[in-house]
Amino acid sequence: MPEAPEVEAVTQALRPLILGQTIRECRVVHPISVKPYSAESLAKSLHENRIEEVTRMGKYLVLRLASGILTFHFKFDGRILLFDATPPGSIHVDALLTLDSVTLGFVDPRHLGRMNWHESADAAPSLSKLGIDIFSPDFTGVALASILNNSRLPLKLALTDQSKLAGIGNIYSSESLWHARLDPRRSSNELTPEETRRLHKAIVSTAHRALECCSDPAPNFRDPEWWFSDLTPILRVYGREGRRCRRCSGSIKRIQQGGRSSFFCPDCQR
DNA sequence: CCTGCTACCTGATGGC
DNA sequence: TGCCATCAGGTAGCAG
Repeated sequence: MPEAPEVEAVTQALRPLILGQTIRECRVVHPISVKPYSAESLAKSLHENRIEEVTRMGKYLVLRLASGILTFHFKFDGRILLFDATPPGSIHVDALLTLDSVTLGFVDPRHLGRMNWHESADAAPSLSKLGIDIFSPDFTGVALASILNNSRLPLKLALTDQSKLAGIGNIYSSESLWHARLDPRRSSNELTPEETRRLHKAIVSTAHRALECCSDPAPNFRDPEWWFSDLTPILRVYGREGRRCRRCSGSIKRIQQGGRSSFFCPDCQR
C-alpha cells in the first residue's frame, strides 16, 4: 500500500513512540512474514536489542538497533499497530515486538509484507539496491536528468524502478506525470531539459503534498481501522478512468504498463 | 547490464 | 446466492 510519503509519515509519527526502547521479546505468529529468514533467527537477533534510530529508506521503514537493523516493507496491505498488551484475538497479527512501554504489531493478512533483520543496510540486498530517495537533497533536477537519460523505459516504468529512484509507486507516478503534463508512455531518454525540470518539480511537490496529507491527521497506530484511508482529496488522476480531467476536461484513460495500471489524460499529457 | 514476465498472497468487487 | 474473473499504493527471481 504505502509509497515513500506514507512510510515517511509513519516513520515520523512512530519515532517518539518507540525510540530508545529495548525489544524484550519477538513473537512471530505467521513465519511467512519474516521470510526468507526463520522466526528463531529473527527472535535471537532482536532479543534485548535497543532501538537507536527510526528512519526510512525508499518504501522501507528501518529501525537501527544497537546491533543491526530491522526493516519493514508493507507491500500492498502491511501495517503497524501498537497495543498496551496482547492484542485481541479478533485482530490478525503476523508478528509482535514487546518493547518497554508498548507492543508493536506487524500486520499483513495478505502476507506479502516482510519484517527482516540485517547486520547493516549495506548487507541488506533490498536496501543496498535502492536508488536516490525522492525526499533526499541529492534528488535534484540534474540527478533526475541523469536517471532518465540513461533509460529507454517509458517514464512510468523508470519512475517506479526503485533501483533508479526510491519511493515512488503506482499512485504517485501517475500523479507526478499528470502534474508535469507528460505522457507516461514517453521514452525516458527523449525528454527535453525543460520537460525534465518540470517532472522533477512535479515529483517533489507531489511527494511533499502527500506527506502533509498523510501527517494530518497524524497516524494513529492504536486504531486497527486507521491506515491512510482517505487519499482521494489530493489525487488528480489516479483511479479516475473515464472521468473528466481536472485541468482540461479531457477523458482520463487507464492503460497497462509493466502489468500495472497507469492513469493519464491523453489531451493534456504529451 | 538491461528489460520483461511471473510468482508470491488474500480479500473485495462486479458481472453473469 | 454462487461462481468466476479482475484488481490491488510491490518486489524478487529468473530468462532472454
